[in-house]
Amino acid sequence: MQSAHLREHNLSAVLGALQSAPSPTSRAGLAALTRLTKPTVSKLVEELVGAGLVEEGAPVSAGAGRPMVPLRPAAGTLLAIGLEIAADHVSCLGIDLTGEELARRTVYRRIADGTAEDTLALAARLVREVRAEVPELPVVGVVAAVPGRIAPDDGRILSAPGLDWADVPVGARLHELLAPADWPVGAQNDNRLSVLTEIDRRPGESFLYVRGSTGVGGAVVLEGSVLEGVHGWAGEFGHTVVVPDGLECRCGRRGCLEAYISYLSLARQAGLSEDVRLEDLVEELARSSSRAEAIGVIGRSLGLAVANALNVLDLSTVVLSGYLAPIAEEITPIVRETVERHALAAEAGPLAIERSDHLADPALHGAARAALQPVFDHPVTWIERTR
Amino acid sequence: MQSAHLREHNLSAVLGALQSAPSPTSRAGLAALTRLTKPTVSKLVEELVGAGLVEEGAPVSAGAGRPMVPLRPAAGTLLAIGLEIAADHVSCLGIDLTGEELARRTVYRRIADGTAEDTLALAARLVREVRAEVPELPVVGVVAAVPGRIAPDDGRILSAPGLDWADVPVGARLHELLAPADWPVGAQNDNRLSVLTEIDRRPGESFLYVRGSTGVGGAVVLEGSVLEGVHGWAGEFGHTVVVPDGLECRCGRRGCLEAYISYLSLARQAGLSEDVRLEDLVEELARSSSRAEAIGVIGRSLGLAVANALNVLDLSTVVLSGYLAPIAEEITPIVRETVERHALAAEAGPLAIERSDHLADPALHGAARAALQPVFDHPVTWIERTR
DNA sequence: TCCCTTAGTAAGTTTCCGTAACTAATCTAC
DNA sequence: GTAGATTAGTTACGGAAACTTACTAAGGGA
Repeated sequence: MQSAHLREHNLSAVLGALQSAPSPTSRAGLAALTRLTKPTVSKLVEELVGAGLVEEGAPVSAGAGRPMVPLRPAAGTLLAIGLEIAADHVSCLGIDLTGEELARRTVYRRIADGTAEDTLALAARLVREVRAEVPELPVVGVVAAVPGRIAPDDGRILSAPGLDWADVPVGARLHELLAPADWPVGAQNDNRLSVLTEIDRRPGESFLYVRGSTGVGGAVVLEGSVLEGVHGWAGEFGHTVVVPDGLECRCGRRGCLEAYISYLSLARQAGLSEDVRLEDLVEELARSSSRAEAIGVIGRSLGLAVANALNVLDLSTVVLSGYLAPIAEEITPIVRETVERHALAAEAGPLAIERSDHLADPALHGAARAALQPVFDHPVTWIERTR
Repeated sequence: MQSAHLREHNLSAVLGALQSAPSPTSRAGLAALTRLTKPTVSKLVEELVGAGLVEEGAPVSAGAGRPMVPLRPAAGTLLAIGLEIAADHVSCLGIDLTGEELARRTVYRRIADGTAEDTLALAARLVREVRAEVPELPVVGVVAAVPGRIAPDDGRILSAPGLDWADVPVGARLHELLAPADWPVGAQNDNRLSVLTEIDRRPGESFLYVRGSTGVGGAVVLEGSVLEGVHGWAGEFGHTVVVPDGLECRCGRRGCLEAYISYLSLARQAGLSEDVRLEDLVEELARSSSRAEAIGVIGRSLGLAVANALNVLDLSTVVLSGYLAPIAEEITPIVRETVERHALAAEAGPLAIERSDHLADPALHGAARAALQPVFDHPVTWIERTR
């Protein structure tokens, strides 16, 4: 490491500690968290405050001693923009360093009915509108959440069946549409972005994240960071085989988890249209005579896929999200029973199957959060830019 | 990071680059690899040479310009000791910084027939004998490879069915038996150590490593480092479920991969004793009328487990090792067909199924290699010790 | 033989962090 | 109410590491 990088590294460490700390923290607290000395932290904080990335609060007394000056990421100094392109809507969200929502736009529309170009033009319009609400703030970047497989390096969508898209260079095209603005624009899988909101709530933990939406996806989180994989879709285990040569899946294979427990499959099992609202679907499943059976299928399929994933990854926590969260209480006993029957990890200690707190639009928030990440990773860039 | 750690970091980077570089490298080459400047690398190398960790060769001319001074890890300056405790033997290997073998001892014995204490006493004796062959060298440490599940923090064996051991504190007990020597002693799963020899041959790559021995184990390698998992047994997918409620496995569950393709299961399928030698087993499988069937079962079971692991981990390379290596050519077509039928990664590009070069005793070499690791991670410790 | 190229070194400078000692501000005990 | 304890934060200084610039060393090719 070059010595110039040491400063960046430590600035990033201080800012990161500040963000992931549960409550406002003093310089002294940051020194303890980062294992740097107080004078060093003071200098780093001074720089961050000067650049407007950190702000001080009014001194707070906590028992004996001089009161601490609480520090927190500064509100309203930067704009990070998240996009969500889902099957039936496009949303855009602008947040600042604190994660506070600054502006939001949503347009409901069946995306598969239009062309990708139309949708990207709409998305670009929403981005410009959000940006126009806080025109004075510098923009960190734009990240789009898309339900499909994406090449992480260039933000090109390889396939997004729910949108009927294939081979769309979302990142590059959005960048063009947003010209003359020259913001970094990226695209990532919606499940992998959703997990970011969960990570914020479980800093440093390791867990398997399972999100049910039209399909079934997820992510692997190891000590607070998302596993990438060589193509950038590690953790996407909707296509884990749970029944060799079983039901046909929309991916063309047979016996995938998704063929059994995706939202679409469930709707089909309940005899409802694919556009059914979740509440109606759950209600219908609850009313129908096949409810117990459907819940059983979900629980056992999911349990088997999760057990195998836990075995390979050696994790002991699972977080259920998306449409799986509201039905978590019903399926958890069956999932738990199946996982404990199959998973080696069950021998080593208790297995946690938890429900994601049901935050609205986790993918959208995760996208904005991802757009913010460069500030935490490379604060020097933003310190120089504010000069 | 504290500034004092910067030097350690860079020393480690230089030494690591030197080790993983394919051929002897000059100071200038190291500067390019580590992105440090030439004067900085010169100073770091001077320190490493002074401590005897690196040695210079005779200048070599390569085209125009001043000839480079080739550098390489120094031979014969340190002793790292690896142990392998297998079902039928105990081996001990001493290597130096270059990986060169300095001494070796092996004793054949059915470990399950004796007590763990007896075996550990034998292991300690072999360690002392190996050490006695090169008494002048400082010992880095001892790492034991054990076929079982191990708590990585304290080297306690939770269970090793092949040895008939359970809850044996191998690391701590070996340390006691080796007193008054106060070397760091650790223990790790044999599969996870075997993969280290494969990593040395594929620096920086990501792959799934599958090793067939009495059981079936493996490891996940991401960009050159082994995935740990929360209990330290990530990648041990012998107990991936390939047939729900299928054959009973020795772990007590049903349908595990291991129940279908482990060495023991194969011997049983061929109607042979569990002690059969691999050559005989393969020959018998080849001769028997059930050969095609057995190969088919192995290929399909392994293929399914591998496909699911690849889906979750998003890898596109599999390395077959252990007893799977010699039969790799036979099973690869079936494994490939099965994996490509089930794995999402197959869509993204070619899927590599490769055979581990059949090095003898990979676990033993891996153990010695692991014992050496602290020198590469914390060279400062060893520089100070040679003063 | 001269020039070009590449390896490696030397001297001086900058940057960053740590140490030690200090000031600041509050609480507590008498 | 005041002294002392306690914790937060700053100042001044020193040292260590790495960078920049400029150099020497040593060989190849026209």
